[in-house]
Amino acid sequence: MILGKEFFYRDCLDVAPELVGKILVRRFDNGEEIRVRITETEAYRGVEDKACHASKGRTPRTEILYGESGIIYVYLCYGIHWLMNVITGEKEQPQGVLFRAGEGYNGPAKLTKALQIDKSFKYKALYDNSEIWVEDDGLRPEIRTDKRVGIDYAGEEWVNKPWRFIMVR
DNA sequence: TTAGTGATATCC
DNA sequence: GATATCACTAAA
Repeated sequence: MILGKEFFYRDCLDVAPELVGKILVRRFDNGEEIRVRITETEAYRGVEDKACHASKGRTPRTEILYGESGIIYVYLCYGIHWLMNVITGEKEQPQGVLFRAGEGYNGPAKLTKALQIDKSFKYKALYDNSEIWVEDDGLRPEIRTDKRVGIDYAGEEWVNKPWRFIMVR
């Protein structure tokens, strides 16, 4: 079953753990498909979340976070790495979920590299789309939560939020 | 532990 | 226009 728009139209703290264990499918121009089990996600929740890009205000860059749920937000990190997020929640509420790892791909940039995701995917939909989508194969994995990483600048209060979701098995 | 990399934001 | 920052990775 392919996840539809309504799946993403909820709070990121609901969406992020449910995305863990789902299958991310990428179809290339030549018809080839790559299927990757999502093993790790992180939630970024609104202007109050200092780790969320939108916390610094609405800018051309963060505009997308305020928009439609299920839209892909691709972000270039450290000049080298593309990180993939999906927008969740109500409109005007800037929140999203970062795809942090997939089976066989530990690390958000490795995932996007394997799937050949770059800035051209920004503003594309993660549902009802012939290039990339998420499928539910019925697996309900055991999930554990942990603190988010790589956001030391956000301050202890936000670093310590258990908003990272990891598949145990 | 450090270099590498470039888009963005925030200053002039 | 210039600079500082950054949700990372690979090599050592």
